[in-house]
Amino acid sequence: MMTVQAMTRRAPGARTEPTTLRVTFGASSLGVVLVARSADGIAAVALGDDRDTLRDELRQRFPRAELVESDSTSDPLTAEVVRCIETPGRALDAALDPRGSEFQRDVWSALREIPVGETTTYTELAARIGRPAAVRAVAQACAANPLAVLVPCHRVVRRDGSLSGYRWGVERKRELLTRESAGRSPA
DNA sequence: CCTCAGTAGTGCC
DNA sequence: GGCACTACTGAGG
Repeated sequence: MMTVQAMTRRAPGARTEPTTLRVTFGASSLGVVLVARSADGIAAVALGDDRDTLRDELRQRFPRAELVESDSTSDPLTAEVVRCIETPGRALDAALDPRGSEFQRDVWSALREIPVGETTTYTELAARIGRPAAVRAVAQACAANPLAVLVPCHRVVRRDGSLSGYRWGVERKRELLTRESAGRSPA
């Protein structure tokens, strides 16, 4: 039977919480950008090659969510997210709603402290959040980052300096890092 | 070069 | 409650 404990979850389950997400798309130099907004802020930003795939992936991530597509062409926030993607270090003045476990949110918030133009490693990041042995779990949390670019998981590399993975394509990760280390957007 | 064990959070059964 | 996943790492073959 249903108990109060059963309702109490440590994670605001991105996976199980029913919610409504307003979805818009933008075009960037890194491909199509999907922006999904909840009532509380931006819940997802994703990069991809086409809208259909991005929409499917969003549905997988939020199986219980109702997706409402709205007009993207004149949406100021979508345009602003695209500008953030194009301009290294540009700050976004908007509420974020990154849904995940406490552990994941710890990792994501640590990610936001990595300065533009710098990188860190999974090991360092694990130490930073006080869980030095959870290196692999930290990597998994990075992989679960719902907010592409806004939460700069692309600044995490392997200890040997190589790029391990990027949910939206290692090529995009490489490109983001190149731009950021150059200190400015491509001419 | 490649494989393997250690390790810890998450998702699906 | 279990079990098999990893965007990891360092050690060994």
